[in-house]
Amino acid sequence: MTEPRWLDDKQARAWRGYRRMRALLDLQITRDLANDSGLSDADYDVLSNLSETSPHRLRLTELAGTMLWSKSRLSHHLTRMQQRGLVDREECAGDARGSIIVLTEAGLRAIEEAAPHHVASVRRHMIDLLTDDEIAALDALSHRVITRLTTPT
Amino acid sequence: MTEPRWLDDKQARAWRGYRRMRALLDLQITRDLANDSGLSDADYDVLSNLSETSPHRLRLTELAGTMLWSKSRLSHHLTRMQQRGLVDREECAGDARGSIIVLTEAGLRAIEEAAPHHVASVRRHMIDLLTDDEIAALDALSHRVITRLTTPT
DNA sequence: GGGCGGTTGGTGACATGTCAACAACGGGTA
DNA sequence: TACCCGTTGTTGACATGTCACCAACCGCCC
Repeated sequence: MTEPRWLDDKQARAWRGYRRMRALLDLQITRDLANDSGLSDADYDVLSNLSETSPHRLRLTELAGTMLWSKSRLSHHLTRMQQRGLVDREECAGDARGSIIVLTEAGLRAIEEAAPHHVASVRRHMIDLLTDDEIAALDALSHRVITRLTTPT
Repeated sequence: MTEPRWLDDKQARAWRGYRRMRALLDLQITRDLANDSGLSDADYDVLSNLSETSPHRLRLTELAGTMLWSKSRLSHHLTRMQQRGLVDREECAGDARGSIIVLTEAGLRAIEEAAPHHVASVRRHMIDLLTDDEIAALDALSHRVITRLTTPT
């Protein structure tokens, strides 16, 4: 390997800042979510994704793809959420392998009660601290990074 | 609770973008790190923090504080890293409870070999995709969020 | 129809993180 | 000195995530 191009001061500060913000924000939002609603980040993500679909149901593979989770991880987690009554599994008409994940009544109530607290938490710890320009910059840069990471070379 | 202040379109886009970038970036950088150096994120963080101290050693509590890890988590992880010869534990002169974490020769070699690849990975997937203004914005906003989260009300 | 490669979701073994409890110790105080 | 209270690091039980593997299934081709 040739001489590595180390980060300059500004880049290093930004990268470390990003990493630290990421860690602290995660801890705080996870804590808020647990206190306010008794849900984990993972629970919230699953419920949120399900509640945003038309008939509140999704194929496991599709849900896993959207969430960037492995099918294995999702299957394990769903088993636990199913035991708590937040989701259910249905057979898939037309594909006997398939499993359709359904948001239950209790699951819907859970996400609807959690959402306002969660938004408040996100605002308090992040969004409301940013200027309009910063929101725009964050949006632009994050989508550029996403595009790069999801576009085959 | 009064009517929640939902995020507007721009805010929601930025928030979702941030979350997705965070997830994708994590996956990719973890993958690169494993492929290039056989280290996990956690390994790299521990080694990195240790290598940046003067005599390559830190009290467990101090290291845990810096990394925002629980002492328990760190202790468990150090046990595993110690078995791989990357770190070692020394008794603390002056405080018989204390445990001092030391970077071993092998640990130092590991981080020195990993660092160039890691920087390249960080550049490729994030830093080099950003304009100077975006770097500055990311730095500013992240440190504002950090300050808010680390300043007692 | 029968076979074949790829897909789907689940499972068990294992790696990792969380949480509560604990023994051992430090440092102030009377 | 003896006590008390907080700190330190470890541990075990448990929750969660990863990985390799598998049976069942799909769609396609012959």
